[in-house]
Amino acid sequence: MSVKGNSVNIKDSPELSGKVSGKASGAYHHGDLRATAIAAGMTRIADMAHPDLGLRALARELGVSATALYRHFPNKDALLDALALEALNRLGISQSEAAQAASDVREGFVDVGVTYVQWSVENPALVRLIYDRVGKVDLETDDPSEMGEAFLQLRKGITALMPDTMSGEQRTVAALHAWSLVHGLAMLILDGQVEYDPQMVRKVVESAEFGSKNSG
Amino acid sequence: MSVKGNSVNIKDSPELSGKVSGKASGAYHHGDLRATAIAAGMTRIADMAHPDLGLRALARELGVSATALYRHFPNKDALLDALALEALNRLGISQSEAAQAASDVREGFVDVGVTYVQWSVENPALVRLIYDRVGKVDLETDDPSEMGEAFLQLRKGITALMPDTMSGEQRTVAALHAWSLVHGLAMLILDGQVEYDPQMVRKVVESAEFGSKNSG
DNA sequence: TCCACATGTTTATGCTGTTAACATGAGCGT
DNA sequence: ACGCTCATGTTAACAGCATAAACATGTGGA
Repeated sequence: MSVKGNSVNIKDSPELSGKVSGKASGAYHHGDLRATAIAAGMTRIADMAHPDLGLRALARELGVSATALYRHFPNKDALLDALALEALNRLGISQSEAAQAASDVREGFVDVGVTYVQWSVENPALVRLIYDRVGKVDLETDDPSEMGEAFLQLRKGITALMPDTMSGEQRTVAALHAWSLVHGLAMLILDGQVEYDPQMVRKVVESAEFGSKNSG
Repeated sequence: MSVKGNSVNIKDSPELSGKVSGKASGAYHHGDLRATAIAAGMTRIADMAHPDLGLRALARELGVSATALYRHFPNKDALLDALALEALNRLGISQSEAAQAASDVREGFVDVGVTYVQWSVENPALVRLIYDRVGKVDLETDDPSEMGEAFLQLRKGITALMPDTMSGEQRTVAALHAWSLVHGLAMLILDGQVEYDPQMVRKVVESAEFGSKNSG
C-alpha cells in the first residue's frame, strides 16, 4: 500500500492504537518507541509552519526521558531524517494518486502539479523538512539510499508526464521546468509571498505548455 | 546607488575601514556596533549553505560581549531581520543591474531570471534567510514596511518584464509563473536536487514563453 | 533458571538566547 | 570646566537545548 516499504506502519507495532502519549500501564519498556516517536513527531511537526522539533518536548509527550530516544536514533538529525523520509513517502502517495485519477496525459500533468502545490500548502513543515534534509544526507554517515530512491521516483514521475514527442534534452528541460514551477510556486505560497488561491495555482500550472499546446 | 535607502552603508560609520574584529584601541564603546554586527553577520552567513548565526559567536568575533548586541537589536530575530533586509537589497541590486544590461525585452526577461538563479546559487544562505524571514514579519511587532517595500519592488520588476500585449490577468499569471520558475529552480539547486549547470538554467528559463514565442 | 543485551533512567557537560544589575564614558546644559 | 544623564558596554545568572556517561531494569534465549 505504501509507495515503497518505507512508510512507518503504526499498526504493526503493539500497544499503540489511538493513544500516543504515555507508555503501557507502568511498563518499564515502552513497546515500540521508535515508531511512536516518529508518529508523534509527524503529527507534532504537521501543525507547524516551520519544522521545529525538540527532543525533550517530544520525549515529554511520549512520557519518556529525553535520552531514551538515543536508543533508537543516533542523534536528532537521524530522527529528522526518518521524519523526512516518512513525509516524502506521503507526498509520493499523494502524487501517484493524482496521476492515476487523471485520464488524459495533459490533464494528468496539470493535476499532478496542482496536487504538489496543494499538498505543500496543507503540509508546509513537511515539505520544508523534506527539502531541508535531503540536501544534507549525501556525505554524512547516514544511508542516503532510501531517501534517494523515493526522490528518484518523484523525478521519474514528473519526467513520465512529459509528452513523448520530445527529444531527450527537451524532456529534461521540460521536466525541470515543471518541477521548478510547482516547487517554486509552493515555496512562495508557504513563505507568504503569494496568497494561496487554488484557481490561480491551476492557471499558472496550465500556463506551462510543453509542446502539447494544441490539446487544450 | 542602493535600491532604496536601506542598504547598510558601512562607510558612513566611523573607525570601520577593513578590520571587522576588535574595537578601536581599548575603547569602552565600540563606535558603531550595529552596522559592524550586520556587516560581520553578512560575511559570516554568506559562506554557509544554511543561515546559522549564533549571537555569542558573532559577539566573540566582534570582540564584544554577547549581551552587547541587545543594545542594538531587541532579540536575535530582529538581527536576522536586519540581515535579511540587507540581503534582499543586494539581490535587488543584482536584479536591476541585469535588467539594465539587457537591450531586448525578451532577452531582458531571460537574463533577469538567470541572474536570479545565479545570485541564489552564489548566496545560498542569503536567499534562504530572505524567504525564511519575510514570511514571519507581518504579525509581529517588527516593522514590515521596509522588507515589504523591497519585496514589492522585486515583484514589480518581474511584472514589468511581461509583454504588454497581455491582459491584466494574463500578466499576473505570467509574472507568477516566471517568479515561481526561477525561484523553484534556484531552491532545487540549493537543496542539492538539481546540479547547477548555467547552460541548463538558461534553457529552462528560455523555455518559458509568455505570448512572445515568435521572438526566438 | 540465569545471563546477556536491548532499552529504559538519572546525572552531568557545554552550548544557546535572554534578563537583570552594574559600569563606563561621551555629550549636553549650566 | 563641572556634573548629570543616558546610550552603550560589562558580568552574572537562568532556563532550555542536544548529547554523553554511568547506572537500572526487565525480556528473551541458552
